[in-house]
Amino acid sequence: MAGKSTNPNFMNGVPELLILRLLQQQEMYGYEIVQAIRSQSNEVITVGEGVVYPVLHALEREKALKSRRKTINGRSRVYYSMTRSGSRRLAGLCSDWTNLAEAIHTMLTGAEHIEAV
Amino acid sequence: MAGKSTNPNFMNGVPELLILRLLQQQEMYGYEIVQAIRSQSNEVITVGEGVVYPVLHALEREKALKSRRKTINGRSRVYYSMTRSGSRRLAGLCSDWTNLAEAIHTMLTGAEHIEAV
DNA sequence: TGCAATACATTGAACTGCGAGGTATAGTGA
DNA sequence: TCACTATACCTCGCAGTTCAATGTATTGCA
Repeated sequence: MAGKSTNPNFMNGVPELLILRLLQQQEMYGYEIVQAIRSQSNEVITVGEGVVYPVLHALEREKALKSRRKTINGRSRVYYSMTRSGSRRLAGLCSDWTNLAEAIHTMLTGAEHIEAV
Repeated sequence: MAGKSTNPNFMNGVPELLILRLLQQQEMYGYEIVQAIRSQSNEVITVGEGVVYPVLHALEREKALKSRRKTINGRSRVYYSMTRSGSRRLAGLCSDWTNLAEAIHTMLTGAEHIEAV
């Protein structure tokens, strides 16, 4: 994950990162995730269902998540939880993100040092 | 720029952000920007010329940048510098980025608080 | 002469993320 | 009972970015 030619398309995959992070804490279902991201980010980040569901399906396909159906009040939900593989994936994405954010932060704030050509 | 329906496509526009930031400090030319981003980010971020030039052209078209040709050692360079409009644009992107990064950071680190349903 | 570095630029493909739309059930109020 | 909203799932096509690859031309060096 650190040996690609350049950047893996920069910050793509933030929804995936957030979803994995939420599922690390507790089992959740799609609709719930959409609202959790919105509320936990103080309305700063909003991902639609059109983003969340495809990501969940892809992660399950890659065995980073596993799902089980539960019916509650006659309402069927698909609960997702993390696998060990998903946990590893989260750790990787998390460190990628941190590196990137730090690099950008440095470029934005530091650098009153101009140059010494 | 802060009143879109949801997220302005998340973090798209990071190259633009970095380019504007560099040009805020000093006049630069395309090839130089490519290398400055790479070195100032400690090799964490690499943007190719295929990213930088289109961004420069677009920003100039929108009057966020202005350019002038200089020939040095028989080598022609196009130097870009920021306009007042570009400065405002940078301020906006910068604050957008900061909000986003903070929100993500909070979701990644905070939240041992699980829930209280 | 040949090669690498500099310096500009464009193009096509690939990938995300997004909004819009579609289905179905449960609860609420008229 | 009916209509409306909220819940809960899902898919499709568009739009916008980024990337690698490629092309041109010049300079300096061996």
